[in-house]
Amino acid sequence: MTRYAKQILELVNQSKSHMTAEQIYLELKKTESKVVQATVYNNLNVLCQEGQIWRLPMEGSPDRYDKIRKHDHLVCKRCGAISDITFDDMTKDLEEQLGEGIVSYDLRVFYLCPKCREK
Amino acid sequence: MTRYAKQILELVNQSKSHMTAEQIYLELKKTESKVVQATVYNNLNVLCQEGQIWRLPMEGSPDRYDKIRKHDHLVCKRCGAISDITFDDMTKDLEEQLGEGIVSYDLRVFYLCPKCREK
DNA sequence: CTTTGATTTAGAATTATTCTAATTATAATT
DNA sequence: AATTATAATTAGAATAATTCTAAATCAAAG
Repeated sequence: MTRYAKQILELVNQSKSHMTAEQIYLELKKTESKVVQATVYNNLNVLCQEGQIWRLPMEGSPDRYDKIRKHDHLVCKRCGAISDITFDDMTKDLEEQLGEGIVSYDLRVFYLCPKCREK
Repeated sequence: MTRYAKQILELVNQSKSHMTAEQIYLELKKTESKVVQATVYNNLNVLCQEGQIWRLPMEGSPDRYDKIRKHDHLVCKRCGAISDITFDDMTKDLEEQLGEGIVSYDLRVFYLCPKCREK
């Protein structure tokens, strides 16, 4: 586990927003002024492959990264704001229908956030 | 509803693969030789906004488009292959926790497809 | 130390997608 | 039908996110 990987993992784990690669890069740069975007992308990819963090591909905006899941996401269909929410874990139900071998799942619930609902 | 929009909607509705914009463009081009990618992107965006089709942002590959949902997706974590699967509809459960205002949801279950499991 | 292999860097390259402006088609109005 | 207005399409440039390549640096093992 390399120096940068460690810090990137920390950043993702600590943040409660859902950071983009760019945001992570900017944040990391505050302490590691020499770091470069490619390094952040490389490390994020490695961390995702290893299952240490979770990637959220988004509609029309850069991917976001999230701590390892035990929660779901509420996404505003209008402005794209994301918040965490926890529904009952579905792993068992899913396995009943599929047999073993489920790795994980991604549940996003789309709604209109309060701000957007006003309009 | 314009000429191209109609055909694009048809293509998405008929296909059981989950087509990318590029694939839709190539398919449409067979009958409409003058059509251009921007038109396909424009129309896909409009159709998505109107809720006539569904966009699936993917990890590291172009977005895919799908007929209006009444099904979920099974995604191979290794090769990315997508297949349809139907779990019980969760809308009611979700609304209980959230109140009204849910627009829709996107459930993807990650697993290792049979081919990838062999390795 | 020296060698070997992995990590990082810099910057070019690629890919998907959007934008801009000009053109064409469609619909609405005289 | 002719004219105007509105929307859709085209071509191609532009953008933005991400990946690639090659060289440079670092870290670990002998």
